[in-house]
Amino acid sequence: MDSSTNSTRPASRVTIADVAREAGVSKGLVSFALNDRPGVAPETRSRILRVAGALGWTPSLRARSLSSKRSFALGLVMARDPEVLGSDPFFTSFLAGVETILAPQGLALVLSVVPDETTELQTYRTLVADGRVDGVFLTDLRHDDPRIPCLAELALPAVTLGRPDQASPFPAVCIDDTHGVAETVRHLADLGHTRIAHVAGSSGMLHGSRRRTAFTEAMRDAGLDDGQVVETDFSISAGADATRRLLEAPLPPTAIVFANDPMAIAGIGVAQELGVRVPEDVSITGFDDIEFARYVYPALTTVGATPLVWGRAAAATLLALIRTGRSDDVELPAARLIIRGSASAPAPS
Amino acid sequence: MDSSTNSTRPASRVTIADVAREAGVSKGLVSFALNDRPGVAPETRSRILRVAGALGWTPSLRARSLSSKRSFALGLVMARDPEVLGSDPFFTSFLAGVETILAPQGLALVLSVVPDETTELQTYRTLVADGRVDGVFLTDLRHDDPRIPCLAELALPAVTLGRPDQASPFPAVCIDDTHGVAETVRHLADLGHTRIAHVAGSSGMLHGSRRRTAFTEAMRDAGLDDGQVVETDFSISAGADATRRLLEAPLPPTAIVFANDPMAIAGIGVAQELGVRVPEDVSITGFDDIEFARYVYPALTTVGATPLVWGRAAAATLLALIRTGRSDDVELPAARLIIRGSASAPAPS
DNA sequence: GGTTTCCCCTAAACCGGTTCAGGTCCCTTC
DNA sequence: GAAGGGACCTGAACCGGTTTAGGGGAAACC
Repeated sequence: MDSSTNSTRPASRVTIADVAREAGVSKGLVSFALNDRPGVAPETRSRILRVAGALGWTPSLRARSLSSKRSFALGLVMARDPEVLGSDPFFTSFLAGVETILAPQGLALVLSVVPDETTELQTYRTLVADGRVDGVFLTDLRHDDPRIPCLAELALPAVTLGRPDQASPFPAVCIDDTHGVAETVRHLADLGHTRIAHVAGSSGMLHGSRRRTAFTEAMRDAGLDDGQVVETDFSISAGADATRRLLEAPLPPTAIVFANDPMAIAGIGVAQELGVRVPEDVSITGFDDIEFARYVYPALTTVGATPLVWGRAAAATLLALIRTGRSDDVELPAARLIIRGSASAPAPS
Repeated sequence: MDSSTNSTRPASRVTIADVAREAGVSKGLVSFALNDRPGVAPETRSRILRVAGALGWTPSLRARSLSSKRSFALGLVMARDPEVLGSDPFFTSFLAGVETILAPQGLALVLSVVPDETTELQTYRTLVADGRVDGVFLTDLRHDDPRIPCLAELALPAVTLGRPDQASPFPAVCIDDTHGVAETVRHLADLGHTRIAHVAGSSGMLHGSRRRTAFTEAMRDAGLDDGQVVETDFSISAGADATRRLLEAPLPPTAIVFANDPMAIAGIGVAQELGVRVPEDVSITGFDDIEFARYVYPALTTVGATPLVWGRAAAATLLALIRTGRSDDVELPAARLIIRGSASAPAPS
C-alpha cells in the first residue's frame, strides 16, 4: 500500500478531508476516531488511523485551536528585572522540568518576560484575549497576590508554586522550605554559633517572608535571640550590600543565613573583600543549591531545592486541572540542608 | 453612541460579524480595514475602527492563524543540559531583549528546552508541522550545524546568533567577540604575563573555537608562545576541572583566560581551594560579564557581552525577514574588556 | 453617448478542524 | 409484527477570520 496511490496529490498538506475520502468515511468520523471518542466501530477506527498514518496526516493545530477553543499551550509570565532573572538559575531548571511533561504531549510553552507588575497583569489579559494558552504557572507568589483574583476573573486555569496566603481557586504545588531553614539554623547553633543573622528576601514575596519567619522561629527554638534580619529584594547586589552592612557593624554576626544562593555567593565575596575569613570568621549558608554553590570557595552550605521536580509536578498538576476541571494540591519532599565548607564552628572569641 | 445599543448581546465574544453589522459593511471590508489594506475609503475605515473600538473587538488570534497561516509567535529551542543552562544567565537576558520587541507587537515567544541534538531537530520539525511559530532563533551555533540545512529544508525563517561557518540562507546577528579576547590577552601581556593559558569552550561550538583561535592569535601578536589550551564544554564543573589541571601542573600558568564567566568563577574557587592566590599567584579573566562577575572576590576581569541588545537585534531582524522576505546581517558593537580585580601583574618569580 | 477605468464595496468560498442533530440498520422486546 | 433501543455513521453547521471574483457607480477618455 503506497501512500502516494493518488498520484496527483497537490503539494499542499494532507487534511482531514483527504483521510476521510481515502478511508471512505465522513470528516466527522475521522475527527471522532482521532480524539478517541466513543461511537466508532473498532475496526473502522483502526482503518481510519491506518489511512491517516499512510497519508502522513497531522491534524492542523490551528484548525483544532479554532474549533475546539483550546490552544495546546501553557504560559509562564516572569515579572522580574532581567538582571535578577539572569542570575537565578532556578527558573531555567524549572522550565526544563515543565518541558519534560509538555513536549511528549505535543504541548508548547509560551514564555513572557515583563519588567513590572502592571505589565504582568496586562500580559495575562492579553494571553487570555488571544487565547494563547490553556493555563499558566504562577511563580514567585507575593502577599495578596493580585494575579490570583485577576486570573480567577479571567477564568484561566492556573497552578501556584507554593501555597498563597489568600483564598485561591487554584491548585498549589508546594515544597516545605521552612524545614531547610530550620535545619540550617540548628546546624549553625550546633556548631556553636549564637550571633546568627539572616539576609532575607523581599518580604513582599511569600517565600521571602516564609523563610524569614522560619529563621526567627528556629532561632527561638535553639534558645537564641531573634537574630538580626536584613531585608533585600533577593538580588545579588542587595545581598552584597546587606553583607557589608552586617560585617561592618560593631558586633558582627558569626554566621549569616542567606535566603538564596546568589546572595550568599555575593556574601562570600564581600567577606573576602573585607578580609573576613569564611568560614573561620563568619559562616555563610545559602538556599537553593544552584550549581555555582559547589564551585565557589569555600563551597556553599545550602538547602537543596529541586526546581526540575517542581516544574514537572506543576506541569502535571496544571494539565490535570485543565483536563478534568479540578486537581489537588501537591506537596513535594521538603528541602534538605546540604553541608559543605562555608559554615563551621565559630572562632573562639 | 452607546456601544451596547444592541441590548441583547450574548455573553460570547465580539466577532468581526458584529463589527460589520454595526458599521453597516461586510465582514471582508472590516478585515481590510483592520489590516490596513488599500481599497477602503478613508472615512469608512475610520468608522469601522471606531465601531470596533466601541464594541471592544479583538480579532481572534486563532481564526487569524487558521486563515492567514501565520501563528504570530517566534520560537526558541534550547538544546542544553539543564544544569549548564541554569548557570548561564546569558539566555534569560537574551529572552528579555527579545521580549521587548515582541510584546508590543502582540507576538508571543514559544520556548522549548530539549536534552539533546536529536530531540532538537525533531522539535523544529514539530514546531513547523504544527505551525506553532513563524520563525526561530538559532543560538549556540555549532560547526556544520545540522539545524541550518534542516530549517532551510523546512522553509522556516530563522536568524542565527553569530555567523555560521557554512552556507546559510539566514541573516546573522553578530558580535565580534574575538576583539574582547585579544584585548584580554594584550592586557595580561602588558601586565607582564608570559605563561597564559586558555580554558576554552567546546570546540564544536562556533563561539568556543572562535575565542580559542582569537586567543592563540593574540598570544602570537604579543610575541608569546601559543599558550596552553584546555578544552571544556563550557560547564562550570568542566571549568573547575580544567583549572585544577592547569594549576597543579609543574609549571602552572600565571594567568588563565576563561571562555566564559561561570568557568572563570569556578576557576577562582579552585585556585583559592588550592591555596593559589588570585590575582597574586594567578590572574583570571572571564567572558560575558554576568552579574556574579562583579560580586565574587576578587571581582572578575571579563569581557562585556550584551545579551539584551542581542535579543533585541535578533528579534528585529527575524521579524524583518518574516515580513519582507529578506533581511541583512547585523553587526553589533564589539565586546570590550572590563577590568576588575582578578587580573594583575604576576608576582616576581 | 458609449466604453473604459478606477475606486469602493459585497458575497461567498475558504482555512481545517469539531460538534451535533438526525438517519440507517440491526437486534430486542412484548 | 410493530415499537423501541443501540451502535454506527453522515451531513451540515460552526469556529472567526482572510481572500477573491465580481458588481455598481462615478469619473475619464474617445
